[in-house]
Amino acid sequence: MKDKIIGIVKAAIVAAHEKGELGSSEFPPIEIEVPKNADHGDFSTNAAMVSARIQKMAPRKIAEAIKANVVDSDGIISGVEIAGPGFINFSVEPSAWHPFIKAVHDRGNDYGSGSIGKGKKVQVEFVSANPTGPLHVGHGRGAAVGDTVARVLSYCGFDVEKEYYINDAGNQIQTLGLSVLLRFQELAGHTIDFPKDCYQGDYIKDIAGTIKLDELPGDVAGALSKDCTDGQYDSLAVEHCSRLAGEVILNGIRDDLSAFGVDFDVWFSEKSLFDDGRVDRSLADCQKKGIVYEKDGALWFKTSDFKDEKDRVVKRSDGNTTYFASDIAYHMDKFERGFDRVINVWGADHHGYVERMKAAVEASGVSRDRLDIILVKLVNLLRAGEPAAMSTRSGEFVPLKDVVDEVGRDAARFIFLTRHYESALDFDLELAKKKTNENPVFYVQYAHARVCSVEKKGKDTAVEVSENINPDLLTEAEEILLIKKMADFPDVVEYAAMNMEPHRVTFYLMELASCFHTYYNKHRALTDDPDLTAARLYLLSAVRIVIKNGLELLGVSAPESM
RNA sequence: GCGCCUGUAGCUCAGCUGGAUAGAGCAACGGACUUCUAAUCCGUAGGCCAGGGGUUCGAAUCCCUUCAGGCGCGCCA
Repeated sequence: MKDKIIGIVKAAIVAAHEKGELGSSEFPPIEIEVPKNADHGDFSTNAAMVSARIQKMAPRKIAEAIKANVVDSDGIISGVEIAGPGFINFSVEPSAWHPFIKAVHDRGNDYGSGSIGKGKKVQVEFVSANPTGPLHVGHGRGAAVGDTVARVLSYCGFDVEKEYYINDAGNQIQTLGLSVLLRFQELAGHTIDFPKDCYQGDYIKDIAGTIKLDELPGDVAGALSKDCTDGQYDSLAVEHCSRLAGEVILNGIRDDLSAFGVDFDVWFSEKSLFDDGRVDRSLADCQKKGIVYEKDGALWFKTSDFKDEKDRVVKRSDGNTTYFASDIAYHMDKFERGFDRVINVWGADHHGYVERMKAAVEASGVSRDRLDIILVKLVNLLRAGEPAAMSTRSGEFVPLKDVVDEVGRDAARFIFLTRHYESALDFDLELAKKKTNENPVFYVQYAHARVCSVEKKGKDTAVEVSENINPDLLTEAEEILLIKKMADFPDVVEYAAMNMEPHRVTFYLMELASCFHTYYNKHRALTDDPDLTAARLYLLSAVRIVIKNGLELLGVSAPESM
């Protein structure tokens, strides 16, 4: 519809120019928008205002010329008005909206999908929490955002791969293994002064508790039982514990995410970058390019040449590479894998890392625009308006699993997506469980269930619903509004994809649900008139399809009854 | 100290690629269930878009600045 209006406007400008009413047939990019105020018609364009400079005429004069040359060959326009400083407002015949109902039905599950992605390869990397403890609510938000961005992009025709980067290298894993070893020794009766910099959570004790010496090879068992109260740790024992803990925790993370409806295509191991020499290779590559240099016995990356505030160490003077070095190799690898675009979803506390990462990417010869970094702000967990008591179990954070167990996956995901990712989110556990209008999840799901309920009842009436209904029976203002809203859906999805803003879809669904609830309360679908009933059922089925498609993008279920 | 982000109704937030009278939900107040699910709907009220400057036909939106809050500034990960 929008495209049609744009075409009409452009044709009118050309026609006006040919008649000499306009000085030029050129036009700057013309915007057509749906006015906020319904009095301003269905569509509005600022074409006259933005053309003022080129045409060297007053905007209202230009608008007059355009208006006079509007040719409406399809007969969809019911009115053209000039208003304000030079807006041209178009009103569309209500009947012109009717074909959209059929369009929804025809495309079904694909209604709203598109092809602007042109099959371009995009990678979305998200969560990527260190496998040193269970996921907490903050990770949950990142998971919901990342997963939905991936779904939306995929729906728009991008070839999307979801990836989890496992930080299984470096000394945090050593520390993890040591933590488990010490807890194990504690359980074995040794008196241990548990270090502060070890992982404090009870899950460490749980893992230590699963170790059964008699099931292990002799040398490992021996190493584990060796007393290390003197601070002498057997590397074999630590290594065993590291591997064990890493596995257990990663499996837990996998399960938590799966229960949250998030599945990854690739689980990428940082350790693998070392094992096959990719870190060394990428460093050597950087040296060849002259973008690293030595100073004070360490190796530095010239990130400051690429807008970062200072240079960064990639290899410490003790010979160990930094996390940054792994990340450079990792990102090289991503682009070598052929992704046109790489999207990283990070916690906002990593924002200081953005510039250096982009610098590194640019320094290695890849345009920085191909790396997008979404910074997701923190989650404040509340219970009935008060800060929720921190879980004792994991120490500092409330585990994602606890939240999902308590409020359900649908509510959790939906609420995580009710805000722009850049604003801090208050997540109220009590509110998430409420089954009222305060809780937006139920509001939208309820709309879906209501449609299903009407459809079910409709089946008993023996009215035949098909695309052969008479759309002209749908003349109520609320019906036209609903159709217009549904017609918006593809644009909303596309906008959400291009701007990586999944909350657009969430807000859209709340609006659509609102249009539906209003209509539902005012007009009955099941009437004495079979033709009218059929037409309304056909309309409502379309609404159901759109809600379902939208919820699917958010990873939220669309229940048929509630 | 430097950097990034945020500041919109009593509360929680949309709107920000400049457009017309700044929108929702909650809370408040008043209404609607013999009728397809009231987990809903309708109405009323509520605003110096943090403050100040600038850019222009036009600013919540762009620029500068002040204030307030969050976060980050390691040869940690």
